[in-house]
Amino acid sequence: MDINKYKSHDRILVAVDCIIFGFDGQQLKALLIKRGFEPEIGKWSLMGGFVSQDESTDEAAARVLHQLTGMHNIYMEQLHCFSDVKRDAAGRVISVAYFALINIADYSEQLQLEHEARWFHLNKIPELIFDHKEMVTLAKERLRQKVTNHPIGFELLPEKFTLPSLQNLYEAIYEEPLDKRNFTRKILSLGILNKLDEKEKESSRKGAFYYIFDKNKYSKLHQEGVKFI
Amino acid sequence: MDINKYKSHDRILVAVDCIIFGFDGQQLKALLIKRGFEPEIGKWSLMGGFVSQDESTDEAAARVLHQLTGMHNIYMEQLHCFSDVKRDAAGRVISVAYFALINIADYSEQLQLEHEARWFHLNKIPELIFDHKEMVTLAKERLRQKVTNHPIGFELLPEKFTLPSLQNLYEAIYEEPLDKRNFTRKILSLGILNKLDEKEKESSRKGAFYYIFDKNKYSKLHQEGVKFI
DNA sequence: CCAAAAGTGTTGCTGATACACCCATGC
DNA sequence: GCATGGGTGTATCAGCAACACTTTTGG
Repeated sequence: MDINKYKSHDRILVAVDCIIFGFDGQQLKALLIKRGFEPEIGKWSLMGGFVSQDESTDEAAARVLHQLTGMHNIYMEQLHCFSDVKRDAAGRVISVAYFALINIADYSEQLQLEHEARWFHLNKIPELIFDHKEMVTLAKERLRQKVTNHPIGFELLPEKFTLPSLQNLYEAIYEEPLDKRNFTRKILSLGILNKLDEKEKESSRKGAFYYIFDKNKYSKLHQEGVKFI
Repeated sequence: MDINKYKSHDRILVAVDCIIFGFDGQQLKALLIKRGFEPEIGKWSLMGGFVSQDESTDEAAARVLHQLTGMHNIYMEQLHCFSDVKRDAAGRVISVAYFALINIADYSEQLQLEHEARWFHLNKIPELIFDHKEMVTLAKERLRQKVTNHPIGFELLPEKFTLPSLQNLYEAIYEEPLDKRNFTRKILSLGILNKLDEKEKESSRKGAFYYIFDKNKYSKLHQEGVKFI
């Protein structure tokens, strides 16, 4: 590639930072790490990394996410590019923030220890370095907005989930209670969930039926989103 | 600033590209330029420029927009960061795309000539360099989505505008006709427009009353958006 | 038998849509 | 007086919100 054409222009360090959302059945959480290098070593931070010449920011974000979680094929979406000249105290770094949705149960305790990572309830995020708090806030808003019209909530749940747990998830995202009957009716009326015969018996005597999200039924519905809640 | 901490990482050229929307009373248009430098000189392109060490991408986008239009304080919003390794044939360049909304009547013919710029109807965008077509498509979608809940349509109109012209604008953005009575009722019911005594007489015998968008009334309404259409 | 969570219908209201005629004016 | 675009009201329908009791079962 002939880079000479542009050689008179400034080159800048580009990073990615990942807001990793997880749901434990009750609460919506974000995965943070204790930063392992200077500056700001030892402070809480989003997981991030620099973008190299030979990868896109999408690729860099997937790589960073894999480093922390060992996971591949995670739902991930670009959030925003943060570029204030002074956002990073140690030098000029532009950061492209991404948010990811993972099933918290799949996340390995082992990796958590290795990286000094911890899940934080979204209302109890500690002080974060640089502009990471702003990133988390924006990600939360975006998630809330997105989940209204797109079937991405399922990314936060196990493959088999119960209607009460799905409702808990939406309540956690919206931070407000929903009516059980209205919720059930609406979500089932979309015709995108398959009911199993099996029941989940951990969280109640009676037990709640498992459901599975049916991607095919969904994609037949609408190309451009459906009102979920 | 101590940039040494990060010195082992790659530095990358970062650019901004602007999708500039305008509305001529009937049609929604985008401003494109004939690219004045290699590579791809002479081809149609979005207006863009490189981000320097001492400016944010927001600042760079505002600068670039000012270069082309001579305008300041234009509505502008970050769209997406495009970062495919091969997106620019001449080298690795990451581009942060922005879209801007301007009142087309304010745009100087003079500058148009200087930059070999032209307004194109959104359904008649010519072949563009690199991934610029993709940027335009995404911007159009984002505008459509945004305008549903936020009062940004007014940025595309003169300060004084008529209800028919406002309706034309929404029809152009949605690419579908709206019912005049329903449109009028809904938009007036928001209580954010002030009717003037004056009439616009260019486009009809009868004349249509001018209205003005009242920012104060709007901001009292809701912090977080209202359903416009 | 009791505690705890799952499951299930109806009603009223609000907002969305569909639709047609008269008005004002310049020519 | 006629052609052009501006302005206005009503009826129907669909979707949303509010609301409480019965079922199941482990202990």
